Amino acid sequence: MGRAPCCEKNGLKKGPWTSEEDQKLIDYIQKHGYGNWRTLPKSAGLQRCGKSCRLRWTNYLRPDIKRGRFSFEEEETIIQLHSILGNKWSSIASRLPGRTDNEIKNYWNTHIRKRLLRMGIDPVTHTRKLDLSSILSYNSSQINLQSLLAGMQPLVNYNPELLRLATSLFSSSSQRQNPNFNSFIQNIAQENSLFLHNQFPQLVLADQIQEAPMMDATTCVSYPLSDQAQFVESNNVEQYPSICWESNGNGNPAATSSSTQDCYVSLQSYYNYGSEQNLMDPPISNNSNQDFSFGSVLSSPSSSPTPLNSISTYINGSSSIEDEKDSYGSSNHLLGFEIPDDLLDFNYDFV
DNA sequence: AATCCGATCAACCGCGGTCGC
DNA sequence: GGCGACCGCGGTTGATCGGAT
Repeated sequence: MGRAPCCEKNGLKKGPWTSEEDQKLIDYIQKHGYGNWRTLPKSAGLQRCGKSCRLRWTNYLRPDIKRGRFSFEEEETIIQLHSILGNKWSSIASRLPGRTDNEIKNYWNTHIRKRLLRMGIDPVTHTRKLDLSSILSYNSSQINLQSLLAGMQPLVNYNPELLRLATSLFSSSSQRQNPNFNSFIQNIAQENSLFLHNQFPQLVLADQIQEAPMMDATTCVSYPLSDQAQFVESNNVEQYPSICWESNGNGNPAATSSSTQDCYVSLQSYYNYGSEQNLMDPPISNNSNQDFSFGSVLSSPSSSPTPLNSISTYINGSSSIEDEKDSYGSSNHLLGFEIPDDLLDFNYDFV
């Protein structure tokens, strides 16, 4: 014997709510509170199902709902949380007081998502759309990997975005056989043993590098928060979690807790990101056709070779979207890490 | 003025997990 | 323990609006 039916479908009104209906719902909830959505419509004198009433209340009539345009800080928070949580709109909404999951979802789909797409950023993975293997196959055996990787290592340590890149690079079967690359990964492993232990358990636990699971730029960038993940709040200032990687039990990494914002990529970097040279363009050469710039290879948003505090790099300096300018044109949101100058200027020669 | 088209967002739909009977 | 309603969530739809033609 289950519960009694929620409501009769027949005879119940659908579609837009009238102001009279709104007032009935508000009056009833103010007087009796909410809790039993099943019986509420009848008690309130509404020809609606409980589900419709709950939706109307939680998404529109609730007194603590903040209406109007999203602020820059809210938008940045959405992007940051989405990069970790994915389409967990309710979880994201819980970090944005006064905003509903429905409102955030709509805003994402109508504004942020399109903007990221215009910038060539995959709104699902938050990475530049890029086929790394095709770049590495660009005569990759001749790249001076030792120099390249030595320069990358300080960047990669403790930076999830670049760890993703590193794991993407590592997924290239040709690179797995490269001793320089293996050495690079092992060095990172010492600094990021937890992450790599879960990404490549064989790699960290074994004395020698063994076959690592194939990952590509898509699969290695999704790190769902575990249920146990906790956000830290302090003095009303939200602190977003840094990412500590733990296994979720099925071989995939799962992020957990902690504090600091260091691991996040700022909106400014997204915008600089959008101004980058097309990564599929032929490599830029300074002195010969066998050089390529480091900046043109990195796929991570946090790896922009452009000065990150430079407003002049804002979407090629020619954004046609006024609200983008309004929101970001004068903002200088720094990355949680710095790219050494010598690395930005470094050219990697083929051997 | 009429029509078209894209953007927006409130509301609905369907699914999965939870919980009461 | 099983059934089935409830609840919350994410995806999708469709009405509406404003700008362009």
